[in-house]
Amino acid sequence: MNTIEEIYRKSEEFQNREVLIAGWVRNNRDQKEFGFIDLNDGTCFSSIQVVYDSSIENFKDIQKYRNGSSVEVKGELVLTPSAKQPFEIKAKEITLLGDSGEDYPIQPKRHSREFLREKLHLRARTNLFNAIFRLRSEAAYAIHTFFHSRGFIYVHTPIITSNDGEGAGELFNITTASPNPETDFFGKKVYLTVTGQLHVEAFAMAYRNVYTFGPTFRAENSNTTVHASEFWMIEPEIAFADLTDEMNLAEDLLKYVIDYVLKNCSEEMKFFDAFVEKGLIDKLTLVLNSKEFKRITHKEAIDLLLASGINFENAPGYKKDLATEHEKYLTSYFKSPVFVYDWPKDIKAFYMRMNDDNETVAASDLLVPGSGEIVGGSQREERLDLLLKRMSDLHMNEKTLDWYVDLRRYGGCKHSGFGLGFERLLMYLSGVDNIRDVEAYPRNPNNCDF
RNA sequence: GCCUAAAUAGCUCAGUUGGUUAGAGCACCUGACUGUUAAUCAGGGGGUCGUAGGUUCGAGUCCUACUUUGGGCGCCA
Repeated sequence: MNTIEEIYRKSEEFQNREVLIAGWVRNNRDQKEFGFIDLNDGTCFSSIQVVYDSSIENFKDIQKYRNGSSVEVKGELVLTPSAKQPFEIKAKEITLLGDSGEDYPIQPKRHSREFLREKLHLRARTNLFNAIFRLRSEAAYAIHTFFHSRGFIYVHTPIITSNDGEGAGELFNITTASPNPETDFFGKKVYLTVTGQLHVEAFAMAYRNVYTFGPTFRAENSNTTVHASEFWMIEPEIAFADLTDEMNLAEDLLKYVIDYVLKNCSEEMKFFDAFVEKGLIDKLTLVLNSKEFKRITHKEAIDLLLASGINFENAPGYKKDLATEHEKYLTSYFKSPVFVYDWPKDIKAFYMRMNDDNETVAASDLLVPGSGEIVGGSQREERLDLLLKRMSDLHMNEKTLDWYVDLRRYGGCKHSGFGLGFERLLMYLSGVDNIRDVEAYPRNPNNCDF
């Protein structure tokens, strides 16, 4: 059996030779004595055109093969230089493997994303979603390749955890429905993880450079195009490294992934560029070739917003977080990804390293046009006394995180890391503007179908 | 969670000031067609107009509630 991918890749070798392929009918245009099937086997974005004529004994049946049916085709690959497509298969035999009913919902036309969200099991058969989920796979591979090439260790941090969040968001409880935690499965309250960071920090203190890449769960009642209840996150942690090293790493990673998908998903990227976001490839190429992403402190960002003369709905403030409208202004002002670093301590997590001014912490957010905050990172507080003071100021339970504090007791060192939202990265890379469309089976408040 | 808009055929939509039997394109079925490219052409079937109430001689159209979906905001990645 051949694949459409190898036929495209080695079309000269296959010329005038017999091939055997199997795939799904995307379109079937029949005429009196002949007809054309667009066949896609999933091995590449492109379909291949199969020509059949009345010399085939089951010609009358083939004419009625509907969209979505699976078929096997034996035939000869012939070049068609004067036609729209470079080559086609002149069929000798076409066998129906699996019929598709009259009510197959995917038609050879545009469908709304909303409609396709109700057909999660079928939408990968459309051009758009076929492109998205191949991009997703390739981008994941690129991320692993990037870290592996730099000697990072891939750590599988737990999905079930007793860490109660440390402020990263609302948690999903895990229970076997026992009335009280002590008699429940784990003998205590446990949750689905909201981050692998604390766990992976421990491994950074053994392997130096490590990362996690796995699912994450937030029980927040967020209803936006950039939030999901289940999403994937990449969290590297690097020892003997400060905030600048952390920003450099995030920038290198983003550029590596852009370069990889432009080279290895070129058909998909061209499709996104043509039908999803005009100018996408130029936008990414510009970022790829930029010398260094813009880096400004939180204070400088606020200065810029105040000087913009724009009457923001949320007034910018030196002690306040950036609102979505502020992020949009900053990314469109610089027309590129922007790091905002040195944030007011009160709006950031307890583990972030206090700067000498005692007002800000060594944290950085990477903002990108379209997807907003795509990376959140920081240098971690490695000084035992300062970490303990911060935890007690925030009335945190030291006991449950004693193991985390231990990392400062036994050979602590400066270290940094970040979290990259995988889906937000995919949105940025594809131009797709809803997180529900870059996850195979998206989960949101009141939505866990399939 | 807050704000806002929408829901009419399998899909995408039109439907006038409240007035006869609710339309179109695509999909599906039947047929035509010697190279199609979301093929084209002719014909056919397919609708309790999201649900429940209400106003009215009369409601797809107006009112109320609910449900679902889209978008914006907040929380974050």
